[in-house]
Amino acid sequence: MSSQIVNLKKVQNICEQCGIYRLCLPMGLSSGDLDQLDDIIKRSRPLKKGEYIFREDEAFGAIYALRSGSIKSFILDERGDEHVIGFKMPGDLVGLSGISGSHYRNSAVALETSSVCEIPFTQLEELGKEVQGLSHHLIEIMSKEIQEEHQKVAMCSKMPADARLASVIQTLSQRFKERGFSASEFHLSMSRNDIANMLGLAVETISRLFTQFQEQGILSVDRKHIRIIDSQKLADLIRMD
Amino acid sequence: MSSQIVNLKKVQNICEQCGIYRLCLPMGLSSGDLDQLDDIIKRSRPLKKGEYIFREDEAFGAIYALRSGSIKSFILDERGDEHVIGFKMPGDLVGLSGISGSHYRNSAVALETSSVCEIPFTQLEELGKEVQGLSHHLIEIMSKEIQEEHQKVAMCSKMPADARLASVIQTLSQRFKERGFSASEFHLSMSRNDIANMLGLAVETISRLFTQFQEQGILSVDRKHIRIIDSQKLADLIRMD
DNA sequence: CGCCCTCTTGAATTAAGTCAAATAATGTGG
DNA sequence: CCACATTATTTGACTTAATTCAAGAGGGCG
Repeated sequence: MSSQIVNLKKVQNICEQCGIYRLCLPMGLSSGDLDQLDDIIKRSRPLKKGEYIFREDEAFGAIYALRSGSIKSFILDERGDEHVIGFKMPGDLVGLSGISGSHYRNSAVALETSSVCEIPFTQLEELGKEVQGLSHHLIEIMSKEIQEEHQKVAMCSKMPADARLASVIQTLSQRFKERGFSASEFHLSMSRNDIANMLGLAVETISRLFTQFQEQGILSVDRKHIRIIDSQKLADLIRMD
Repeated sequence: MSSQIVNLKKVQNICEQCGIYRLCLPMGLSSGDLDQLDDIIKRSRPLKKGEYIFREDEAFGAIYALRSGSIKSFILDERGDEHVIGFKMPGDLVGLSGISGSHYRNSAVALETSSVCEIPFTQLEELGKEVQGLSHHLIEIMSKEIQEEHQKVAMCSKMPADARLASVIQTLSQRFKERGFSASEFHLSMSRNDIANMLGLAVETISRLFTQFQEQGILSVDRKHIRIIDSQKLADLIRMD
């Protein structure tokens, strides 16, 4: 049956089926090149909330593309305390910091039911020699990550608490939008604690700020459901003293 | 004369002459491959203190390897305020965040008389297709930078002021050591202001901490000359509450 | 249904910032 | 090379943003 052939073709090009492949590593590859990339990518069963994609100090073998759900990335200090680096959304790659050295330099855990594509790194590099633009694209993604981390360093250390939280909300909003979701209304998959930790603030401060933002008519907050009421005020918070 | 031929060969392999090429992009390349890399690298006249290597939003064209001196990397916010990202030492690459997008995403300015190698990026990528390992090495360097930025984010947001400064001093010490300089005694090329800015602290706090570290017998501080008296205490500061 | 964990809220405390001012370096033009 | 202007650093006194401690409320999961 011709429908079978079509399906077979479809199965080969899972990336093209994937709603967010334009944000992901396959971006910019031709259909033929996608086939080759498809071949080396392993799709795993969905991860449940709390399951690890990889742990710090584990042997590095692959980078992972998040297909659905969300991931928390963090490192541990000498005392075993968690330091949240950031939250990943579909299309994002995790594990990039493990390429240098032979071990992952952070842990990645699912914040909700999530699925990832495993991209064995050695094979990816091999493929990079053949497929025009693949290495370049990986380098671009890494460049962007460096840039985003720079922003984070600058933001995190010098802004007051309210501006930091506003910035997190705004960034999440933008990222949801890029992925075709509502920019004004979304669900936080991470806990207040995770947000506080990432921003270097106390949980209580985050809690108070959510209340305050609500009183000021900036947000509507119901548990983990956020609605941005006044995005201008939100933006102003980030820019002002 | 044979000495002329030898000199000619030497001129071609400036990288091999460079004291820090093992920390830099050429690391791991064969002598022949180095020749090719040498060919595309432009060495410019030394930069004076305060001169820019590149500015934020300028068109991106090349990454730069610092050969001597030191560089401050920073971004500007909407109000035009500077946010120091970090300080670069010989062998470090700058401009990597400009690869994504076609503009530099930060500025880089010489903190003292410095010299850099300009590595046109398009040519570097071309060469990467021929020279085995070059792309991989660039990716490794970027991976390491991502990892270091993660450390910085974790550090910067959650440690008390004294631990942050201790961490900066310790990191500088390590980096001097890697470059063959004394780990225990060195010169700060950056101002107190730059350090404060990078750490998200007030200049006054940095000043007070230097005084305090001296009183506690951890450091000897004379203007910009630092001597680490008790590296154990310094390390303890970073790990303790 | 009830326990546990997350979140919220209030009150007291503190680390770090701001403001102010003196002192020390650095640079500039004559 | 000196005198003056400018900028960087230090120090003290006071203020404040955010933390810590304590306690209660709410939700979700077994």
